[in-house]
This record gives sequence, structure tokens and C-alpha cells, in this order.
Amino acid sequence: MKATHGGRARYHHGDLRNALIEAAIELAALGGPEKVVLREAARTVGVSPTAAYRHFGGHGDLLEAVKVRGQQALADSMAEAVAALPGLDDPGEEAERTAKAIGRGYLRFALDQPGLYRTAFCRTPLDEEDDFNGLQAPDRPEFAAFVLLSEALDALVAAGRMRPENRPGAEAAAWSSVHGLALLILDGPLARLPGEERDAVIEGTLATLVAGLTR
Amino acid sequence: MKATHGGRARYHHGDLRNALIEAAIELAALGGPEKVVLREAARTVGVSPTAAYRHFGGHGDLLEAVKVRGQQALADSMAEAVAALPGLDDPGEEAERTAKAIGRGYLRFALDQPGLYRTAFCRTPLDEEDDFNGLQAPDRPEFAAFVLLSEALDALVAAGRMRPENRPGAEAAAWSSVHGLALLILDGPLARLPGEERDAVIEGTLATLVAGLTR
DNA sequence: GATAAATGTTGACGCCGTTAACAAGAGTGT
DNA sequence: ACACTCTTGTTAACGGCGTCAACATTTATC
Repeated sequence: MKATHGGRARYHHGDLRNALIEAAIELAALGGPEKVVLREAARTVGVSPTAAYRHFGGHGDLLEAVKVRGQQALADSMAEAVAALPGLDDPGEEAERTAKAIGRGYLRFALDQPGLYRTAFCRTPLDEEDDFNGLQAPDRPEFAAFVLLSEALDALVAAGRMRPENRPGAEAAAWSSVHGLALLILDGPLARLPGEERDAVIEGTLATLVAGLTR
Repeated sequence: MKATHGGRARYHHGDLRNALIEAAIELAALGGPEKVVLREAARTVGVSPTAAYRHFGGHGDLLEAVKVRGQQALADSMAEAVAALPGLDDPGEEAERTAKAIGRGYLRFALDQPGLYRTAFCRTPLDEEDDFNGLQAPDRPEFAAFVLLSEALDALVAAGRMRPENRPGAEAAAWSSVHGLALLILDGPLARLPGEERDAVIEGTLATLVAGLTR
């Protein structure tokens, strides 16, 4: 007799798994991955801690679920930034602006939702498992971000702005730049930059990156 | 009567603070910041958990100390990579190679000592304090890395390889690239790259970065 | 409607960080 | 040499965490 729905209390929650994930997401959004505590999520939902074990292997699984959601939200932010872009006549110019827009969408999410962003890239027990059994993690849709980025880089090549021989590994270079910048701003030595300078640094980094890609 | 020194047991340890830090560093090296647990460090040293509170405000302080050591070790790795470089006649070429060497030294440390590297950039209670009182963290020698990088970039300008108007913010762009790459390889989507491809990605990213800086 | 499966609950365990109260050495002045 | 004090250890205890085992309740199935 804990959760209520339509005014009626009920023993079975009905959608406890998602409710716990929602609660955990809220925690992650507020304080990052280390604030995702199973008991607190259960408390929020109004359920006993052990109830979570009917839906998750344990704390690690719950965190993993939040992580995936964070990755999805990140990809959404990037897609949104691209979608908001006007079409251009010059395909080269359009490809470059698209690439930068992706970077901005990425950074916007990281800075707007630092807790979720950190969680999206946090180390998870699952990661280490994969290390041991040598598996790939191929079918994760969570890194849709990666696909978006790849397309943008392909467009750069197609538009003749990027030399095909520089194409391999370009995702890594691009992602590294924005990811590193985001973390340096969130947790690192760039943490206490005034907003104005911060924007300048972001634009500068994106400019350097695109210049390097289109070398 | 716990610690012994020269075969003689003694009540007072003599250098407990450092001993705890050493133990904590070992933990961090093995499993990253979340493995730094005060009680375990005390256990290793052979002392009661609460003894640590004579030397640290608490767990956060201990972690902070490990973090600083990690940052110093990182800077050392970079400096070492630079020192190992042969002098060249062409100052432009030398400046570029120095920049890349710094990047390689950075990445080498990150990949050789993932636990310490993560700890060097982990979020610490101290960070949030700073957020609140708006203080800068100016006099930290830990980011000697930053100084090294700045000098390398200045050299690029001095040698005429980098346009002065691109100099501001260049540290951010450079650091972001290598930092992001390190984390993507350690925890992110580049985690399970075969060693060979990994090296290629690293070289490619450094090439893109330098190309962007010397645009 | 009985029986099984799914989904909750309570209680307990060990580990963590942390605090309070106490004890043992080390240092110092007479 | 001795008493006093400060420093640096100790034990005992608290609450919070993740987790497991055992039990209870609701829902699904024949």
C-alpha cells in the first residue's frame, strides 16, 4: 500500500522499473553519477530498497540504465542543434556549419546538464565486464551521437572540404575535442571561467578543430 | 603497537599522513578515484580508520591529496616526453614536434596509469566548495601541465608556425583534444580499440590538432 | 477457485565515512 | 626526575549504503 494511481493505493506499482530510472535520472541530473543511490531512488518512488532487485541486477544496472538515457539525451541535443540549422546553397559551407553545430549541441548539453552528461560517460561495472570477456558493445543505440558525427564528417568530405585521406579517425579527433573541452570546463582547470570567456574558448576550440579537419 | 620501524613496534607512526597518501595512491592506481577508501588505506598502513582524521579532514581531503599527486605525475610524464626530444635546427619543426611530444606524454600517462589519471581529474568536494565561495584555485602547482603546454604554444608562435591572433585560447583547444581522447579511450566509445588502431587514432588526432593550431 | 509466478516487504549482514570519548607517547618547564 | 600538556593514536558507536534470504501479497494461469 505505497504507490497510488488514480487515487487508489496499490501493492504493485505497475511500472516500477521506469519509475526507479526516472528517480535515478533526477539524482544524476542533480549531482552526477555518484549521487545515483539505489535506496534514495526507491525512497522517492515510495518503495522498499529491495524491490529494485526485481528489476535490476543491482546498483550497477540502475546506473547503467541512467547512463544510457543520458547518452540518448546527449544525442538528442546534438540532433536538435543540427535540425535548427538553415539549409545553405554552398554545400561546403553547410557541411562546416553542421559540424560546428554538432559541437555546440554537444557542449550545450554538457553544460546545461552536467550531472547527466557526467553520468553518460561514467565508468560502470558493465564496462569492466566487457573488458574481461573481450566483448564489443556494438548494438548500443546510445551512441547515436557517433552516427551523427560520422555523417557530418562524410558531408565534409563529399563537399570537398576535407581530404579523404584524413577521413579515417576523424570522429575520434572531433569527439575528443568537444568531450575534453566539456570536461575541462565542468571539472577541470577551465571550471571557473567567466561565461563570456568560456564562450570564446568554445568558439576558438571549434574553430581550431574544424581548421584541423579541413586542413 | 601497530606500525614497526627497524623491528620495533611503536604507537606513533611518525609519518602517517604520507603513509596514508601512499596507500591511497596505490588504491587509486588500481581502480580509480572511487576505489580510494579511507578505511582500506588505514588498514594497509596498519592503523585504525579514525587515526586518519588527525591528518585529514576526512575522505575528501585524502582523495584531494591523491588527486594532486596524480596531477604532478601527469605533468612529470609530459615534461619527460619533452626532455627526451632531440634539439633541432629548424625552430618551427622543433616547436611542432615539442607540441606533439607533450600530447604523447600526456596520453602515455593516461593510458599507462588510468586509475591515477582519472583521479587527477576526478570531482572532489573541494571543487564544489570553490564553486560556492567563488574562489579561484590559482596557486596550485598541480597543473604544471598547463604551464608546459603554454610554453610549447608560445614557441609555436615565436617560430612563426602559429598566427598570434590564434594564440588566445589555444591551450584550451590543445588540452581538450588530448584530454578528451584519453577519456574516450579509457571509458568511452573508443575503449576497446585494438592497440594498433588506437595508436593510429592518437597520431591522427594529434595531427589534426596541430594542423588546426598552425592553420 | 486452486496453484504458480511475479512483485512487493521485512530483517539482517558487512562495509563505508564520521563522531565522541578515552589512552598512550612525546615534549617541556621546573 | 617528574608532572603537565599537546599530539597522535585507540575503541565504540551511529547512520547510510548495497545486498541477500525469507516471507507476503497480488496477479496470471489452468
